[in-house]
Amino acid sequence: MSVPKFAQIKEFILENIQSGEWQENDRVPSENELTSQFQVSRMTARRALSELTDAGILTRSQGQGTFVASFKSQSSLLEIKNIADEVKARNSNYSCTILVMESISAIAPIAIALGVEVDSHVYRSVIVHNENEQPLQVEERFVNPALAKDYLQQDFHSLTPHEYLSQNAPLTEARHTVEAIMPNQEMCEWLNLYNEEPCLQVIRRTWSSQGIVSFARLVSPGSKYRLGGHLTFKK
Amino acid sequence: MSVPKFAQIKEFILENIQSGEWQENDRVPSENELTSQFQVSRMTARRALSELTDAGILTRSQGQGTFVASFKSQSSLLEIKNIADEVKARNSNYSCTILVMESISAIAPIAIALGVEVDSHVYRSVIVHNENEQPLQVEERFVNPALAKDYLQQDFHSLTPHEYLSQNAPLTEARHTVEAIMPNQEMCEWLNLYNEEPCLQVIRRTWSSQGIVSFARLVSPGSKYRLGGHLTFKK
DNA sequence: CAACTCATCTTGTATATACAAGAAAATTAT
DNA sequence: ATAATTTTCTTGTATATACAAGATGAGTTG
Repeated sequence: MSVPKFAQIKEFILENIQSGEWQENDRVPSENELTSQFQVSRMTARRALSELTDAGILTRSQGQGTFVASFKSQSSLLEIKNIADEVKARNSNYSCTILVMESISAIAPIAIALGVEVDSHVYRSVIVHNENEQPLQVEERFVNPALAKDYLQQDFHSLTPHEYLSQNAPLTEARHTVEAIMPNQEMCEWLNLYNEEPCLQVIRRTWSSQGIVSFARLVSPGSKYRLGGHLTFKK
Repeated sequence: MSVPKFAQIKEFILENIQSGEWQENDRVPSENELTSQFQVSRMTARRALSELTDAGILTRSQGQGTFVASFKSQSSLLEIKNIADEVKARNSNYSCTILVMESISAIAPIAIALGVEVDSHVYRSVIVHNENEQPLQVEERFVNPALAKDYLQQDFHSLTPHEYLSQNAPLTEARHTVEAIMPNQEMCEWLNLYNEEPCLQVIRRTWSSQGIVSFARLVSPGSKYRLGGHLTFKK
């Protein structure tokens, strides 16, 4: 047996999720439905669903069924995701200022990071995220236009770029680096920094099944922002 | 049935690991052994082992058996762990300089972070980790003496503090914060920084089942060190 | 109409069984 | 003694079966 049956069923489910066919909170086939679709025993179908549930990709509820998990519950480092939620969770006022929305010609490093040809057009946005009207983070983002045609037409006051992108091209992979930098003058203005101070910079590249979606640079003043991580061994 | 059998077996295994009874890479009972010990079917014993394996706590190998996983393979952010390995993986020369090894009286913030009484004695060490004889990271660590009596007698040239501690009091939980700071003068000297530059500071607190083990502060120059993270959705 | 009961669909737990395949030790043959 | 074979122990895959328990809607009863 080259590839086990339970693994085939897992792949089938993952493909449907990654293609966007099954969205967040959608119901996936029940154990009995998979049993007849794939001509396997219930225990085999169950194994596929259980393992994807343990991996955080599905959620199950006795009596109701099995559903595609929401991406929020994904993983530790990706908590660096939605700064709007983070601010609201602190009972602070969230707002954002959109500084740049444009289509530019990709110079070499950006083209390479996005996996497109040099001098081809890519989208660029610069957004300042505020907590109680004070700048907290600058988000500079370069987007592969092939995977998000309407990017420049979005209103990012109501929906963050990350939310928009993950709805249009379900992401399958993300890579981060975190470093400490000294902001340049432009960045100081954006962040309203009168005295120079070190900043935390997160670079994030995200992939979908069709390729690299976007490349973001998130810069926050060291005095106002820190990253948290938490690990438990047990359970 | 209040608590399922497979869950009881999982607890049994976890307790043995957390107590230090079963160390890294030790063998755990086979499916058949658990079957007779707990009077369950092989499938139930198997479920306990499989789920702990999926959780990264055990590793299994067909024909050989099931073993306690090494903590290296634990999780994404904990990769911030062993800087010695990181340097060696880059084919660079690793060395370290031990600056301080002492027993001090805990001032309030340190006592609170360690969960001990103010003015009680705690251990403190300061170590500089070098890559090719250049300072890469300063590790300042405060240790709860109740959980690591021989801490000051160790030779940390051969064994890192983290390795020593996790052998003596198996860790069950870790919490990190990452931030960007400007180093003070003492830190600049330790890191050999002539010009001020922003640094990445990681604060890590680690727990064992008996309480807070230690509290570490890891500082690296922004120009020489960055943190990496990687997330995959698939599989 | 409202409340209750019941049938049905869902996931959850547990067992007994069968065969496959990798690894290592014991046995046998050279 | 060494090499090849066999046995045994391990995990891996797959099925059929049984009963428990949560959720939901249909039908019955008051």
